[in-house]
Amino acid sequence: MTFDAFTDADSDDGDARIILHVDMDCFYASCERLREPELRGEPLVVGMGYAAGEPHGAVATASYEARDHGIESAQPISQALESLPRAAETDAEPAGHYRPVDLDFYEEVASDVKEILHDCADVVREVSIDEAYLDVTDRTSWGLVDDADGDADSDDSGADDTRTIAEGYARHVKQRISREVGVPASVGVAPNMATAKVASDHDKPDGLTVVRPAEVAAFLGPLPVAAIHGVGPVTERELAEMGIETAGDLAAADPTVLVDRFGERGRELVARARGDDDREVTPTGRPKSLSRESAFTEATEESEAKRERVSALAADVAARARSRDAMYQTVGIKVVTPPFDVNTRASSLSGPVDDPDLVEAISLELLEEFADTPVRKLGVRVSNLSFAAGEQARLDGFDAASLAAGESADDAADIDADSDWANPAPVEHAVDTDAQLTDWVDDESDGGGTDDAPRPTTNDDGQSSLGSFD
DNA sequence: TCTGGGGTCCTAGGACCC
DNA sequence: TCTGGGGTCCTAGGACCC
Repeated sequence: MTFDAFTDADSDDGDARIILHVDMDCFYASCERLREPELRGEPLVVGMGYAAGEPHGAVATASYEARDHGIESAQPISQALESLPRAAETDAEPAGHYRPVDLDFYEEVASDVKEILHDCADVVREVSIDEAYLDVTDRTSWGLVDDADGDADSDDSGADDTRTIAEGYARHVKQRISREVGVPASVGVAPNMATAKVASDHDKPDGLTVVRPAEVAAFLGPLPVAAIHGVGPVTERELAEMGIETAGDLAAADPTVLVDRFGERGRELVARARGDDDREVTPTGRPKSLSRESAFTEATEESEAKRERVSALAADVAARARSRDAMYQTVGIKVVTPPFDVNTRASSLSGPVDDPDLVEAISLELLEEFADTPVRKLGVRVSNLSFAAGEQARLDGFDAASLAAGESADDAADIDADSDWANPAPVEHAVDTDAQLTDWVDDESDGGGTDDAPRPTTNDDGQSSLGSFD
């Protein structure tokens, strides 16, 4: 029946959406080559937490030439250097070039790319600095080139008769990125996001893979399960134990069996493997959290070193939140202890704030628990974000104690009692909705406010009732 | 393979409310 | 005093992604 689908594909394909997944190839390396063209064709490693000439850090991106020498993403730089010494330090072959990550520059390049993407589609969802989904249903068609063209393709180089108009459109997007920005991209075209994602991965770098609606099952079936978005190493191993190795196996599996093992995620995975995905491409939303983390060269027990690191991270995160007009209601830390145990602690306030000192104070407070523990990595995060439209209302004289939501947990109450940030010390706070105000003032109230259109509360009423908390 | 940094979503359990 | 069911919010951890 797939054969039949081929011949009447036109009518079948008609209603299907047309989704592009655009994935920039080894993006950081491509950016470096943009400003250092000499690096083209050379093995190139871009390292995170890496400084020129040093062995620390990890591989963020490796060019394909570097990958040929066994360099993988996430690998320690020290290890990469063993298989691929610095070109500057050796005459031997092979040798590679190493550069530290320069996110600011990559973001500039990415914004040029995004401009093109937004020009090419009505809805664009950016999923990361180098990846986006486009819904181009209204811009192109699943129709075949020859049908739509009327006259045969002018370059008669045996255009195969299943080439779609959508393919031409995707090629156009790719070429614009290449021509106008100068970096390569791989593009997948399919009737839904999940399949488009797999398609863009199918032929890298500089690839273009089109999966027509009628071909989805045949395309996905033979691929290893790990090709499905959402199947990582852990799930892959568990699936293998169940005898499920290809996407086809997964597509044929009984969803209830997978739900037993993986929860609702299991059902989702079966659907993805079947190419069953009706998620709309929605525009990129606001971030849900902002965080900063950094690793010690080696695990440290020193309390002061940890506190200093946390203070710096807290200041960083708070500054970033402010620059994005984000207020936060939850502050948390991440503490990685040897061998590699990830611990997280968080504490919530009863209303959103923009207060760097508070971020630092809470982070340090949460860190206390790990004062005597060896730590290899620390992080600070703000979440529960809300975004003030325009400038924020400042309620002068409003006090942090009334914002600290300690009531829920005993230990949080202890923090309230003996920490600086919980004690009356006038700080500036921004408040974004009436709902929050009524929540604090009157427990019985269900907060009659709506949660849309947060508006600055500069009214005297709000201030006077809040003032009573002092 | 001893492991960098920035995110998302899901789940489980406890507190608390009605 | 014990019981029930439903709902929400919060914290912590895990898996995954780039």
